[in-house]
Amino acid sequence: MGLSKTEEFVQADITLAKYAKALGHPARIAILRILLERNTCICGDIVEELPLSQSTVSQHLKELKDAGLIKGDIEGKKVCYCINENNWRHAQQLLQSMFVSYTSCNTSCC
Amino acid sequence: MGLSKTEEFVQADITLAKYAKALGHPARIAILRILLERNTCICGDIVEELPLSQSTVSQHLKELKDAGLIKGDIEGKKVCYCINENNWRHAQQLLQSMFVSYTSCNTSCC
DNA sequence: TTTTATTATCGTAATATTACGATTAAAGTT
DNA sequence: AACTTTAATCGTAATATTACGATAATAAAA
Repeated sequence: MGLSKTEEFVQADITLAKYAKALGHPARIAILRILLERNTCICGDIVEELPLSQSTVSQHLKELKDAGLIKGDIEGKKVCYCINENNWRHAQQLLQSMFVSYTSCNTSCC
Repeated sequence: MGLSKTEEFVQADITLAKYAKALGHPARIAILRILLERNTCICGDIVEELPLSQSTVSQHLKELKDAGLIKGDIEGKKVCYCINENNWRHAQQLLQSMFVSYTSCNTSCC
């Protein structure tokens, strides 16, 4: 359904899940790659690179912005997008520390 | 809606998004933490640690399994869960390489 | 064999997500 | 001022997700 119950979980897990959820769609990964590819802000031009309508891309951009992974500032007639450095590093660190905490299973049942 | 259109994106992005999506809920992060905490398989006991019903937890487990992040083998009366080592490392590598590809924005518009 | 324990699945309701076209909003351009 | 460009938002339909209780399925235990 989309009931949340997130209040029952620890904050770090909620934050990590929020970042991961934002990464959980190919279009948003593609948007991030465009932003990453050139290490500069992108003012427009994102819609043309994706097989989606302008409104849909705008919606995906909003989700990335809401999750904190990107920033978007108005720059005249266009809007200027780029990675949100602080949160990007934060997400990286949270994910990394979870992934790194894995050590091979020492039982053989799986 | 949940229209997909994933066929229009590159495979690596689709795979990465699939892993990220599975990580996109606090309950599933919590489940993974339980599996990571003890470096052994868990036969049962996962439901008791979460503030969710058995059926809901089972559903989350299924999603983690479908995404490939965990394995679950039948072990007598219980089911034995653990991290899927190969895919775990694959997800880690895909995420890591995306995050690492970021270098600070050299323009000042954002 | 009946009972018990454990997990998956079904049915379902509520909410969220994804996608689009149409419209709006805001700032340049003519 | 009227027009154009760019991006957000609205309205919407279709599908997915999340949650639960109830039921099924399976295997161990009695």
